[in-house]
Amino acid sequence: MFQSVPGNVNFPEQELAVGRFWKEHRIYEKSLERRAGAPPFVFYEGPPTANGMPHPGHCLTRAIKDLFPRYKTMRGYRCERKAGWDTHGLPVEVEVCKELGIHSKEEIEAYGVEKFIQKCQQSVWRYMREWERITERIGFWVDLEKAYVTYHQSYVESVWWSLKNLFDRGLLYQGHKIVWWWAQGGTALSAGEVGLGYREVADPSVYVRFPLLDDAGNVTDTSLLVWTTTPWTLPSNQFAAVHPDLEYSVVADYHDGITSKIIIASSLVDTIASKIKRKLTFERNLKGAELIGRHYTPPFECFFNREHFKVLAKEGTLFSNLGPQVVKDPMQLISQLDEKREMLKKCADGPLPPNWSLEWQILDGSFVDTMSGSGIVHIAPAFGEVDHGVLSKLTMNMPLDVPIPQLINSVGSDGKFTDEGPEYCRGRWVKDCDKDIIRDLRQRGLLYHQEQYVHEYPFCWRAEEDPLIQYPRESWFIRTTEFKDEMLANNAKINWLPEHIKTGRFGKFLESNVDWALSRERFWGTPLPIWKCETSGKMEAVGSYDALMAKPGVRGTEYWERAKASRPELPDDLKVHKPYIDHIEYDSPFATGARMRRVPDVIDAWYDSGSMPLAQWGYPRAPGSNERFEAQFPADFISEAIDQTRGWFYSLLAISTIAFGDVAAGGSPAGAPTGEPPVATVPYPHPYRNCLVLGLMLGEDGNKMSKSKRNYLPPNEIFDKYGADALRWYFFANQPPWTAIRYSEQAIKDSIPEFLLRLWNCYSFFVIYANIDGFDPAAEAGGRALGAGGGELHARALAAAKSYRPIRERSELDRWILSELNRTCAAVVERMDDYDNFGAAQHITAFVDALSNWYVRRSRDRFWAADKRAVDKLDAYWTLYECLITTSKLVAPFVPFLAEKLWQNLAVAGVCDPGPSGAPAGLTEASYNVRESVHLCDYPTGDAAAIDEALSVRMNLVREIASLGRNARNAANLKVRQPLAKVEVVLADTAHQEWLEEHAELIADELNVKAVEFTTQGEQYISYSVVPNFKRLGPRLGKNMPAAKKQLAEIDAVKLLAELNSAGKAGLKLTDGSTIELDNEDIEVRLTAKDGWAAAQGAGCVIVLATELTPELIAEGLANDVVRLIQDRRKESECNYTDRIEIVVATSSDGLRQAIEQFRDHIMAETLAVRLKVESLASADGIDAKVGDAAAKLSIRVIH
RNA sequence: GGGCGCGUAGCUCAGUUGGUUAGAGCGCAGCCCUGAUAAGGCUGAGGUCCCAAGUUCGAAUCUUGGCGCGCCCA
Repeated sequence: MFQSVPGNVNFPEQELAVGRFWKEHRIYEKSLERRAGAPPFVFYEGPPTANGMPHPGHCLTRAIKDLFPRYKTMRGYRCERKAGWDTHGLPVEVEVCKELGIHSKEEIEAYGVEKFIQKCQQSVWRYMREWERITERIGFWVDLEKAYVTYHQSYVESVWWSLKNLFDRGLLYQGHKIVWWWAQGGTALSAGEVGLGYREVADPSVYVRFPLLDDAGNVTDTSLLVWTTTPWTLPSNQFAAVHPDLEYSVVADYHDGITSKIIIASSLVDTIASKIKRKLTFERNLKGAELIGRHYTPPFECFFNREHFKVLAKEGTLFSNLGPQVVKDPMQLISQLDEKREMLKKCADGPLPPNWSLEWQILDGSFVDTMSGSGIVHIAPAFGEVDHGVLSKLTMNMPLDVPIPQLINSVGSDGKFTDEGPEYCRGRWVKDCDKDIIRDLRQRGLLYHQEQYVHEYPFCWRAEEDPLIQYPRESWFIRTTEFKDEMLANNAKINWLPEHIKTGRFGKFLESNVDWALSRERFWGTPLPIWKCETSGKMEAVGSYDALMAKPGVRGTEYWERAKASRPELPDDLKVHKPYIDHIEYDSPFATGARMRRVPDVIDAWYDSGSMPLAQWGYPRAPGSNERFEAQFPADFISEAIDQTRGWFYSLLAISTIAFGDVAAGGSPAGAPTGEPPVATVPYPHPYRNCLVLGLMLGEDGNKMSKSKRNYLPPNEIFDKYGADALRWYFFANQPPWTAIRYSEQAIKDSIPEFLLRLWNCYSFFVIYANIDGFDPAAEAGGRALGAGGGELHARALAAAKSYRPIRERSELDRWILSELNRTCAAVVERMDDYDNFGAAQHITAFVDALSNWYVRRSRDRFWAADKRAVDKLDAYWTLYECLITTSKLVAPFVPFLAEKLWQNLAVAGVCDPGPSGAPAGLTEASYNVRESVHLCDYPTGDAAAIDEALSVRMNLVREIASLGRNARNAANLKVRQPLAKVEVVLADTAHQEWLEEHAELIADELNVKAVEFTTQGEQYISYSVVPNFKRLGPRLGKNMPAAKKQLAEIDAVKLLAELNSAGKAGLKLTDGSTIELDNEDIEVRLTAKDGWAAAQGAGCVIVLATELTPELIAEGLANDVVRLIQDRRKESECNYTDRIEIVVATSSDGLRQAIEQFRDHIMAETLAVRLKVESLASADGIDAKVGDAAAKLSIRVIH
């Protein structure tokens, strides 16, 4: 017995019960245990930052992350799913600051770093419960209890281990990073924060002359014209840049009696001439490349010394490593520089230019454009990322032991000019100095033109009046650029979905790789494990807390011990964090008596998450971590949204590539730092093989999801209203996962009737009638084990039942739906193996539609047959049962709750529960043995032997004929209840005619007609035309195609078809005289219904209705109406399906009276009536009804 | 400004190596069917497949150039 199915199903409520069932019965754990020895399918969880409430976009990620592991598990893999949480970083600090009502770093320090990071640690858990709840509610099976957490000591130590590896290999270095700097607050702002503060402002826009120098270091009469909107950066000018391929012009400008020459981009000559309202006389053109390497005089001499420059020029050693010290002792410097130049010559490609120097020369700037300005760009590397990139590029190939050119910077971190700035600027806020700088330049004749420039400029989002400036900060970098090619090689082997990510967004990002700025001058993060000698400045990295404790003369642990003693509840993990770790120092191995102290920085939280392949296991120190790491590396599958290209996707790839390299290519994996265990090595790709990149999810209005705009429904409300399966199906079945998805409450709602309910209705139908008829799979098996073969209830196991007949013996409809079922399974597996959930879902949808709207509908009579043991009836039960059982497995990864509900009733209750009357005789324990949960089953892959492609095509044709028939009825205004004498089906060809004739009854029944005739000779109703099969003939005919098309349209189609049908081929003479031979496949016949017939036409056939109605047919139509009305009454009276009734029809219409008498038996049988009385209208009670044109009253009474 | 992606019905989106009648769902209108049905079926209205040029016998599909939108980066 199956549990009866409630009339109105409540999916959300049902899902909660299923969730409880999973938990109580440890189904997830069992699904892993079942695959204990199976090949692994490795999944990595990209750790969410639980720093706010999850929204539907997060649900999408979590749903996809669940779908494929569930699928792979059912396919026989062991897929462990370890949860993870990203806990460090600025977002957490900001959250805590909000709570404390503070903002700047100084305020945090004033509050106390110790208290602050304790708060950060607590804050991380604030939303965790919500995230865990949603994870469970959406059915994302992941091990939350063993989640990795990035602030845990074992995690931090793994990260340290990998950083020490980098440090020992010389891959960590200190340099400058240009950041958006809030000078007043003394802190850098993240990109997100900067984005918040853009405002339109008018800045000064100045064109400044940079006079060119000749080879002797003398000023010439020609100047570069350079444009900038930040005059305050001019004192720190270090270079100028031109585009090598751009054309530049030397133009003469006559003004105030003086002729000067300037160089600007040729295309901007007119623009600039109009700005200054003077004529510029063209002198000559030159390519940007010709300018590169030439020197100029910078606008300020804060760092520049003209005399010294001349000395260098005279010596032929115009090469400088200029900082402020240059002017102090030129001779000493020159000798040093000579040495350096020799070294540089060795490492540079080709000979150096004769006057090669570093500062104040023109450099190659491929970023230069002529959209604005002059085509020549002022470069102040201290105050711009692009500018700084120019300097980096210049020094990139210099040997490590040559001091790289100093960054020229006359501004302090407080945003005020230092003593290195122009005298009148010193100690003043830079932006306030713009006017004075411009005045100075004008006085010295260097200002060429000045105007206002309106543009977007960022301000501090917390202090609206404070403009941000780009400013260099000391930072630690990873030399990722050295691994660019390796990363690209690794990337090339990754299977990206969609594919364009590989060479598109991600590939392009890798190609423009810059060294990873690792450090952050913040508080809550993994501390950079580098200790520095207070005397020598030499440094070393420490790989673990124990290693730190083992250092000679270690001191400072008492800070942690004291904190722990006063607050025992503090997690021990905090001891590897600031400020405790900062107090730990030890004896320097580099200088006697000196101490080693930690550098103050923490690291980028992306490095944390990118280290998860090793750090989630505490590799390499935690016991067993080596084995675990090796067994779970690399990942077969990861999936996140596209915003992770520069985030997690990159950090994983970069760390893995640098640490492990490519063994297969004989590459150079890291090798372990001394004393460490060996690192695991595998060929590319790693650490992930397949990466499914999800599109961003937008709100209902097409904008970004925003809590305040309320353009989405919070997940909890979605679950309560529609359920998790509805949301999941909406995600999986509506679009490929990588398209940007517009959140739509209606679409979520729609997945219920469109899919969930449709499947539910099939299931509900089956259970209702199976219970009525006592169809009980276990009893049918008569004591034999249905659970054979593992309790999967697949066809082989069901065959143990006596009444289960081989498929080939069943009716065509049964064979057809089973063929569709198996076809669907095969197609779904193929799609899912390609990570194409959308394609898979489409196949499933089509199958459920076929099951509901054709199989069940066409089979209803069989289920209602009076003889409960009729072979055909039992066939129908077994067929539908098998379809539903298999479908529940098929949909299990997609809609796990609904699938489980189906399985629990159809398989577990249906087979295992002996029912109220106890177990059928002879039933053994073994026969109860079915899988406890659908998620413990194997995924159905489709049985090729059950697939009948030809049947599929033919049944589709029948469905089309039925559809066209209804169409024709609709057009002729003849409702289906009115029987018709005949339809004629005119076919385009005879291919399926014979088969269709055998199924005329099905069509007759579906269309409610007495006869169906098939013909290909339908000239009476049809006009024929012939069109070429372009796909076939195109390659053969080429240019003759249009002529052939025209020819075919003009010839006698009937004659051609006759010829083709008799001879199998026909000749077609083309206009150019040549003849081509056509066969049946080369042409396509088009049928058009002629006017005046009740007809409908499809691609390959036309349906023509006989519309004449005889009195007999009309009477049957009336009888059908009566049946329908009585059925309605039964439903309204809430009769049970098996109730017998008594009917009274009252009418004064003779026609209706006669019709009822004529079809009395039919009416009574259809409505389960034991008595049918016909009375005169006057005396009767009952419901008023209209049958045909006749008025009637109708009443029914249940007989008990 | 650069990179990537997208542009198909009122809305949300499919559209398979290019093949000549471009589809689905929702919504709207009408009809039908219904003892599994908060279902289902049929029909209708609704399309310059963003624009232009090119390649081709043939372009929603390929190429180039525009335009618009989104994301990322500047």
